[in-house]
Formats: sequence, C-alpha cells, structure tokens
Amino acid sequence: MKLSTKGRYAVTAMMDLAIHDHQGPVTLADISQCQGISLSYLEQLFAKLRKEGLVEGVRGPGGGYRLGRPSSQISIAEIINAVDENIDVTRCLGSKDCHGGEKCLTHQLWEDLSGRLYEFLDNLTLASFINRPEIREVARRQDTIASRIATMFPPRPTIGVAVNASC
Amino acid sequence: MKLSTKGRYAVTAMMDLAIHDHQGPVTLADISQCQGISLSYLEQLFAKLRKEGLVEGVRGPGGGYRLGRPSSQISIAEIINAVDENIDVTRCLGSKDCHGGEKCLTHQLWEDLSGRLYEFLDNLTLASFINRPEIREVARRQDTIASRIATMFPPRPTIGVAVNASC
DNA sequence: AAGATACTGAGTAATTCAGTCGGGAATTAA
DNA sequence: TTAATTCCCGACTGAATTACTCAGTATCTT
Repeated sequence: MKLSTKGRYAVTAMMDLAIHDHQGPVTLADISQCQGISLSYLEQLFAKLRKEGLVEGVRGPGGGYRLGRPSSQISIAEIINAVDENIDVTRCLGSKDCHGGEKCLTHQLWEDLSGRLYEFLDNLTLASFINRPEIREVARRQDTIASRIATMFPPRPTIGVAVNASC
Repeated sequence: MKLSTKGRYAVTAMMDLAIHDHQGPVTLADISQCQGISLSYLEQLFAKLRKEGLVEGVRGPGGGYRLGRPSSQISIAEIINAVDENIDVTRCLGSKDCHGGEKCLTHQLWEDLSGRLYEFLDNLTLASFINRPEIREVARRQDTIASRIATMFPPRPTIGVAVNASC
C-alpha cells in the first residue's frame, strides 16, 4: 500500500468520471485541462486503470472514458493499487526470515497496520463520496451551467478555448 | 498525506523503540542491522522525528534513541507526516481557484478523503499495536533470550558481532 | 473521407530515494 | 585524561520514480 501524488491524480480523475457518469464519457483532454495534469501522463495512468477494469475507453468523436463498474463497486484502495502497484515488499516477506528464523516482530506489526489501512480504503467507494448531498448539489449546478453554455453554442465542438464548467 | 517506503521505515523503527521502551535506549546501529536499512539513512529519518519531538537522542555509550512521549500518545499519522512531510499541495490550494472561481469539486472530494485517512491513522497509536497480547508474548520471550545472553557475557559491551535477539 | 478520440511506446528533465562519506559533539568507561 | 561509543550534521552520489514530450497508430462518428 503506497500513496503518492500519482494515486491522488488517479483518484480525483476517477471521481471526475463518477460525477459525470450519467452524461456521456469524459475525455482525458477535459480532465487534463481541469486538473492541470499533462494529457500523456493521464493516458499512462488510464492505461493501468483500464488494465484493472476500473475504466473503459470509448474511441472516436464523442468518446472518452467511462467507469468500468458502478461507482458503488469501485473502492479507493483498488484505484490506488492500480496505479501505484507497489506491493510494499518488506525485506523478509512471507516465511522468509530477516535474521533469527521467525518473521521479525516489527514486520508483523507493519503487516497488521498495512492490512488495516487497506481495509479502511477498500471500504470507501467512489459512490460514498459523490452521493453526499452537498456534492450532488454542486454537480447539478455545474450540469445546468454546462447545458446552458451548450445551448448557447449548440453543435460546434470547440470554439477557441473550451469553456469547461465542470471543474 | 503521503505514504511510501520511507514512512514504513519510520513507523517500524518507532515500533522498535516502543517495544524496547522499558529497557534502555535503542541504538540506530541495532535498528539498521535488524531491519536492513543503512545507518546514515536512519540518521536522516531520525533527525526529522527528533525535530517533531517524537524521539529523543541519548549520546555516549549506552545511548541511543527513546520515545519522546508515551507510546499511547504517538499516532501513526504523526510519524508518517514527520518523515514524508508532503502536505499534498493540490494545484488549487485553499481559496485559490483551479479554473472557474470556486474550488473545484474533485479537489473538495480529495480533501474529504485525505481528511478521513488522516483521522484514521491519527487514531492509531503505537501503543495500540504493541499492547496486543500475542505481541507482548513475543517481546517477552525475546527479552528473556536477550537477558540470558547478557548473563552469559555480562559487562563487556561488544563481543565480535553483536547477537541481536530483538529482531 | 475527415476529424476526434483512445491507445502505444520511446525518450527525457527534474525530483526523490536511499545510500556513502567525512567529520564533529556529548557522554561514559578505562 | 584518554578512548570508545553514540548521536548529530552536511555535502555528495547513483538509481529509481515522476511527470512530461513527442510521434505515431487504431477506432469511431459525422
């Protein structure tokens, strides 16, 4: 279990997908612009997320990424594990001994802690975050803004700099 | 909130101190040998732990490090924060805006998650780990082995390679 | 057919990790 | 007083990781 900026990028991006799940797929270009992460870097992260089945890509115009499963069935732990993929190998993993034969005490304690942490993050789903009322309110408001803008400039895909109201 | 190998080193080392708290200070050389971490690297980590008051150093022969507070008053979150010191700056920290004026939604969600994680780790103290009965049993057994060896070679500080039974 | 989008892989500067080295400063034991 | 032991401090270094760039291919919609 490792947790770094990379993991944060992945989690916030997944939250983005979850929020806009009912609308179409979300493009990486949107997320990139929204969160200030490079597009290619996002592509690398999403390659890993896709490999784990957490997202699915839709190609072509109007495409983007969608959640691979309902947000209630995607845990934070899964997302972090997908991109950080560091199984945190202690020097004396499993039955291997550090020194004296039996697995050393502190490593047992660490495994204990690590397990508790994983359990904690595995019980937090994407849905448990985005379903809170104040969040739904903001998302709703942004949707209406977005749709209002969409009404003002109807079918044309991009007019200069895209106004992205979903951030 | 960041969590890496570095944090693990710090936590396991602190657990080591906690376990042997009733005996004298623990030397970094011991921990280094026990856990297979370089001595100088440990020194750097402990410099940070000391700055936060989590440990106190005792110089001279028979010296080493002691917990700065009772193990019941040291949380895992504190330890990790002391060495990882990454306050996890999102691009739109505080009142700054990512794009549209108000703090973006996903960053609010991340802060929420980050807060929950911190709270979780802040409620886990060193004591809550080492006070579990099976741990106390192992520690006790190691203590008796250590004291038995100490009885066999009484006052002399080091005889060749130190036999470290506390791993 | 054209354009938008996901995909893939090679390469790269900057940062962090983990370690080495060389030297102090304080304390205890001889 | 001397020597050994330990903490303490700072500069440097190779290796790994981060985050990014570029350049291209595959697939889909219009």
